[in-house]
Amino acid sequence: MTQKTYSISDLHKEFEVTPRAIRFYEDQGLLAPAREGNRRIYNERDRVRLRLILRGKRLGFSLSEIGEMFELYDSDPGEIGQLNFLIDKIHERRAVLEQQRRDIDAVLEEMARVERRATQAIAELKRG
Amino acid sequence: MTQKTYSISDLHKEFEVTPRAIRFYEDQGLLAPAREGNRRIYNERDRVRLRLILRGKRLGFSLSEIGEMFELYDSDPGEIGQLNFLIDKIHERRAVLEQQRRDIDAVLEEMARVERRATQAIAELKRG
DNA sequence: TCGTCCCCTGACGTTTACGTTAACGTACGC
DNA sequence: GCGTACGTTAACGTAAACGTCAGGGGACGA
Repeated sequence: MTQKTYSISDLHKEFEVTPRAIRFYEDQGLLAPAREGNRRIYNERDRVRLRLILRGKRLGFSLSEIGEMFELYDSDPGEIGQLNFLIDKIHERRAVLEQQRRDIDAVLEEMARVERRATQAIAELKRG
Repeated sequence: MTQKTYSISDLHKEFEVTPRAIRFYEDQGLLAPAREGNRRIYNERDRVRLRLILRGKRLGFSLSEIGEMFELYDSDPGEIGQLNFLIDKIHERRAVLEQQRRDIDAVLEEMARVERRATQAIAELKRG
């Protein structure tokens, strides 16, 4: 049984995100930590959620999009309709992510070209 | 000599971005189309720029970051200092992009897992 | 000449994702 | 008992990236 808990400043330090931001995510329904008095107590699941939020943000997803994914993931997969809906959503997201990967590869290639040229130019300047 | 030009609505249709947005990018110094009277006339280079802007946006870069990249790319690489600065910037960007790729791979794997489970669940529901 | 496009320039409004400040509670060490 | 550290809510402020009018101009076919 994993009993480890975290304060808001623990997470703040670990993930380099301000307490304000963490509270904001809770406001938006993305986190729901326990309370001790009125202090927030985060458990391992909350911590994983926060990690997912930040990962989603790095990929340019909005908080509401991230929330939608959480809802899908959490939703009771009782009926086939729900499951098919989930699969559809997964396909949507996958399309976006694969586009992003193509974009990344294009930019990386371009940067490699520019870097080669710059390195050559430096070499020539040093020689000349 | 490539003489092809485009109106704002040509680009609007091709890239599925509103004229307002295109004008806004110009406001921010990311585009500088020619004018005919006061109508904007975009050439091939402008069109490529717009493509790069949208690619950058899909990767979550801000317009000012995109502008910074343009400046670097356009800047006269006269001196070694400039060139080294350029290379440093490229390394920065590359770090971000590679982090994004790791994020994408993590999310894609997770989505594949969820999809497999969902597909199995559907199969079982149909059998049961 | 009229209606219909396509285009233009302001300029104010909106959403997202927090930052910032204020005002306060609580526990701990001395 | 007092400062310090850490936490809380509430509320206003802000930067980015446009959306959305309002008002107007030039061209063109019927």
